[in-house]
Amino acid sequence: MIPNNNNNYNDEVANDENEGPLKKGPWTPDEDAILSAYVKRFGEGNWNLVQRNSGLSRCGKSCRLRWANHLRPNLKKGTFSEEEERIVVDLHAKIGNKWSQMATQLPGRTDNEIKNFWNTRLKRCQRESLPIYPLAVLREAALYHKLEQQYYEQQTYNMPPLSVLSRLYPNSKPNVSNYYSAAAVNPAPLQNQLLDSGSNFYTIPSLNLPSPPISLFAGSLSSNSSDVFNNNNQSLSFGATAAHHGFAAGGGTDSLFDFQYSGSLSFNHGINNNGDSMIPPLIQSSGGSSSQSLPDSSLTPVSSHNSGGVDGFMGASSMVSNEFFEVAPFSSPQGNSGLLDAVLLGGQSLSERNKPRSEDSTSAAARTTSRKRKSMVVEENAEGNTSVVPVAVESALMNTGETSRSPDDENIDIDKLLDAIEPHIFDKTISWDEPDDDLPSLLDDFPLEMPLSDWYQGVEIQSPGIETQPHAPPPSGPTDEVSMTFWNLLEQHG
DNA sequence: AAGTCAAGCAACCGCGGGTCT
DNA sequence: CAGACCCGCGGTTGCTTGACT
Repeated sequence: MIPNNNNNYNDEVANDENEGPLKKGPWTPDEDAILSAYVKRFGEGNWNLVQRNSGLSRCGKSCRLRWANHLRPNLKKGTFSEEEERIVVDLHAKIGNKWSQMATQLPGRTDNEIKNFWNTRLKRCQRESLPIYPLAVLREAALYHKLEQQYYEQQTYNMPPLSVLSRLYPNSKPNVSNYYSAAAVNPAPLQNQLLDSGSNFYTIPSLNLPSPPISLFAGSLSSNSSDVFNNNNQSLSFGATAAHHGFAAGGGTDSLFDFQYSGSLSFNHGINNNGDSMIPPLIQSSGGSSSQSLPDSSLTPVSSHNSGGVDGFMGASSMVSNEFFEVAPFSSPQGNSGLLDAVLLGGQSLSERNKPRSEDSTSAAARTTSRKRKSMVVEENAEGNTSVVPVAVESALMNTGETSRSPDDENIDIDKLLDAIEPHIFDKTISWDEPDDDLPSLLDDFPLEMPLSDWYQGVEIQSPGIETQPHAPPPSGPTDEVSMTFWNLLEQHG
């Protein structure tokens, strides 16, 4: 593009630092040369110093943008290849408008370039009534979002990210489906029981049953445990995980089984033992002709978070083969999506259900982030096997005085509870030295081909969002019920 | 040839998180 | 601890270009 110095972009903005007015608008070759020379000499960063040190009448922001999008080396220009387009579409179906994240998967492409490419492509698709996402991508993304949703609804966000698991278990490559699937869902009648990493049930002694609707991790994993889904003893399995209805006040503060898991366990996994997908059929909106329904209410995310995608992200209806389909989106209020967002929103919604309305939601999200990162300890045993164990919260719980509240009690001060608990957790735990958002590694582990399976249709999947009688007294044989659910699944699909 | 319109692209803007002072 | 500063991100704007009438 030939720079035009006569457009109104080129307004000069007063600079109050006596360094002359700041120029706006298209960059000239001379300016590019000055900026390139500057970066070559001083390196990237400190963009606001560019103006002072080079005489360039551009603000730091403008310099950074110009360098990042046009001047830095190894930039790939020109039209997107088919492979690049495939990657963009695939990523967008999963993570929405996370342009910078996409850029990390497309060497030489900038976030701005990808964004422009997507917007152009989106308009073209809409103009020509073409599907924004290929059906295969839609299905794959549907599974992705289902797992993502399970991930947060089960409150398993206290588990380490897959990248950490990979490090802990270098000989195994955690499968994202099994990673999620092994998490227990929808606790209800199981009391005094924990399912360990070897699928064994343990009885927790000395129960004290608080029941605030709070979720804490209560699981374990070990490197020599067997994976109950694929019998691969190099893989991981998780025992009891989320506790929707309270946590244990067990014995010692460092005991592995200090948590009480008050709920039934069912296993809700995206991939069956044959490797077939459990992706639900697409649901057709009112605009369509045939009727399909979702067998699993859990596929419908929290409604208040479904702002939909203004940009054609899966939250919005999209054209597929001339019919409108909706698939389970998980979209943040900003219209984006991603594992981190899901985690944050999950924690946020959890907190917001129990907090005064006056609290700023961002603080809840921030606290959730913190909680997510800090509620496990990693131990290494004598054999060098690493296990992740929950930390005790009993004493913290006791300190709150919230030990006998009903989960439906709207007056529970959940924040007070969490605030009391968290310091105790933090004292004993480590932070994962991984970035919060390990989506790239997640995507690396994500299977690319996810054929739909008829087998899925007949399987009842409990919604983790629907809690089964939290106040009901535990059945006499909770273990049996859990085992039945679990082993029936194994028998049916194994 | 001139006008119109849409696509593509570059750049700006506001905002938020992190760091520094 | 608060404010300033830096940086990056995503949304938006507006210019250029080329196709079409």
